[in-house]
Amino acid sequence: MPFSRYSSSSSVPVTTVSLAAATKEEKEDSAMNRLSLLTTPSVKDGCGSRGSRSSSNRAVSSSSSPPTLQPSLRASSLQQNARKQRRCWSPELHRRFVNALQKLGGSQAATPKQIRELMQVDGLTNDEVKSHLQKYRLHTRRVPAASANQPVVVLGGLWMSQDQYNDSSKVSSSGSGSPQSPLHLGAGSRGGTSPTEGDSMEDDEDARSESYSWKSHTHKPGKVDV
DNA sequence: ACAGCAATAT
DNA sequence: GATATTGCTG
Repeated sequence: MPFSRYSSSSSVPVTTVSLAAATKEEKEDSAMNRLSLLTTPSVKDGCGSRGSRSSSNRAVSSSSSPPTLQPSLRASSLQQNARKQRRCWSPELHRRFVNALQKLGGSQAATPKQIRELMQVDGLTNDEVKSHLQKYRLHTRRVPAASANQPVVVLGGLWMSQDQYNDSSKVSSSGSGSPQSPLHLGAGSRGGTSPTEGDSMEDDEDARSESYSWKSHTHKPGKVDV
C-alpha cells in the first residue's frame, strides 16, 4: 500500500507519482518518494478551541479582532485520513485529566483507562491519555515539591544548608536581610509524599486559571559544579 | 488487551 | 525545546 501519510492541509502539489508498476517484482522498490519534500505547510496548530461552553472562561474578547477573520464556513468535513492531528490539550481537558488523577490519587496506579473513564470525555483515546500521563509524570517526578523542602534532609548526601550564598549584590540596601522565602506551595502531585496514606484532600476546587502550571519552566538553580 | 517507556515527529 | 504520536516491550 502506498504511503498515504503526510496529508497536511494545503493542496498537495504532488502530482501523483507516476505509477511505474512495470514489472511485478519488488513491490517496495519505490521507496524514494518525491512527495517527501514537504516543508511543513506551517500549519501552526493554534487550537482554536478556546471558547468552550460551560465552565468559567476568561475570554479576552474585544480589542484586537483578527483583521481577516470572519466566522465564515470553516471546516466541517471529517478528514477521512487518519493521521492524528496533534491533540490539543486545552486547559479544560487537562483540568479533567488532573481531576481524574486526583480521584485516583489515592491509588498509585493511575491507569490511563481509569483516567479516561473518569474524564468522561469521548473522542479521547487511551493513547492520548497515556501520552499525556507520561508527560505529566515526567514533569511531576522531576519536581515533586522541590520548594517544600527547605530543611536539608538528604541522608548520605552532603548537602550543606544553602543559606547564604556569596552575596555580591549586597550593596547598601539597608537592612533588608531576607532575600529568601520563595515559599512555593502546591507543586502538583498530591498524595504520595505524606505517610498518611488514605485519602487526603477532598475536592480542592478552584486552582485553575489558564494553562496548567506543571510546565512552569522552573529551572532549578542546582549549581553543581564539576 | 493494557500500561510504561523510548523513539520519532511536529 | 516542548509537546504529541507512534512503536516496542513487559
